[in-house]
Amino acid sequence: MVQRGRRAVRVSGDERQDAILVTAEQLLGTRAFDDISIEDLARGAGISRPTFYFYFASKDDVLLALLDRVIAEVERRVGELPRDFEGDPAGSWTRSIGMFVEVFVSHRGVSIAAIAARARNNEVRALWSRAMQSWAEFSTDVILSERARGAAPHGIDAGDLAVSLNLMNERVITAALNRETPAIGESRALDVLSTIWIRSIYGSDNPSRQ
Amino acid sequence: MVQRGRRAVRVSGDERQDAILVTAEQLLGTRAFDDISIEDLARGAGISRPTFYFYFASKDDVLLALLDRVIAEVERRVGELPRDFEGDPAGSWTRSIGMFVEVFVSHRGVSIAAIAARARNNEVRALWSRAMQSWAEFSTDVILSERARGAAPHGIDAGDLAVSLNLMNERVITAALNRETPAIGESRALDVLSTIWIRSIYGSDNPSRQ
DNA sequence: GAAACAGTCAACACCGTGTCGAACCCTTGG
DNA sequence: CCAAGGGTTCGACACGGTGTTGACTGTTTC
Repeated sequence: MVQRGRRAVRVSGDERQDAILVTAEQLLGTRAFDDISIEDLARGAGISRPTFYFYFASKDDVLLALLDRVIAEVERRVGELPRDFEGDPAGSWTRSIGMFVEVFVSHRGVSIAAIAARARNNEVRALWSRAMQSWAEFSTDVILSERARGAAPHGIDAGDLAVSLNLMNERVITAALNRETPAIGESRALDVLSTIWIRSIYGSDNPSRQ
Repeated sequence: MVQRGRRAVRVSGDERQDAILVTAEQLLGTRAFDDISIEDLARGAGISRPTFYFYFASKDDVLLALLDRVIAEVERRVGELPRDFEGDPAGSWTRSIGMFVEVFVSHRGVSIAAIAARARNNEVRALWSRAMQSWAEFSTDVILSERARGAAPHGIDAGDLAVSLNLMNERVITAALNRETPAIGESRALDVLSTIWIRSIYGSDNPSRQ
């Protein structure tokens, strides 16, 4: 969209909406969500504060849209994941977990803000909750089929195990992204998480291949 | 402190301070920290809003004081814990984890609020961080001595393992307290967590007794 | 060319936080 | 006994962020 002569060409609504999202993700790279005001987002998108409300109902709404994109990316990549749990159980789990780590690391600001926003915002909570449930379900299914083929021991409920491990990943990754103390460095996280998943699912470091 | 005649006896500063803390913990049982205003705390303690500031610098300061008590309780009970990892490894870990679950369940509101407040408040973050570090250190030491006596396999760094497991506990317990979806019910959490700890520390469900 | 529509923003109302200064006790020592 | 001084209290204010309103400006459609 080029300016012609002196006259500014009117920018379309979609571009404005996008400009707000871009500004938000960018600002989230440098400061916390709470430290970004609607004024900041509006200014970044080249509009006034009231106009912001024409595009989003609230600041949380912007975060929700960003989170939606991140989750969509994860879902897409979950679908594309090569699955060979019978032939290479350890490698398959590691690849799955690695994908999560990659996506969240590449959207660090949004991930951190969204996970923190869960506590106060119902929609963010619901969105994240739905995603977690789908990941936990995926894990549960794999654990059950590993048990069915005799590769993994029975014992605790597979669903409970899957949920706990997924929650662990969420927390360990968040701690790494936030550079908390204590935390596992981003580079070592994948290795540690995989080991815990494999040991607690198979009861051993070397799950049998088919 | 009894009232004599018509005249109200002046209440001491310590009692006021305590009244604020009591009000806060009580209100946290019914609503989220963000939904409690300083006005609410002041009213609950029978004082005006400006007077609140005489006792605490901010709302977060109140939470910090409450969290401090909870952590102190955990530390005290960690010290009182019977330790017999060589004679009964599984039972010893389960008792440790069970203690954490108990304390956090019994201070549900404070725990949830404090863990959420970490994201925005440096002092809360530092306090929690120090506590987590001390628990992770305790876990690391036990893991190392279990490895030294040949009961647990080597492999990943003991510190990383301990940190991850502690972070998992934090998250799983928080999810249970918040009644999130997905989450493990408070009653089943202990069992699931213990199993994961034991499998990932010992690589088996039945760690050898000495 | 007028009606309908998308987009924009100055001005306003509101709410919660934090501050300030003037009071109001209650001791204490002269 | 009372005056001084510290501990305590709060009305009134300033501030910053959110969300709303209503009037205005271009743009499209028939």
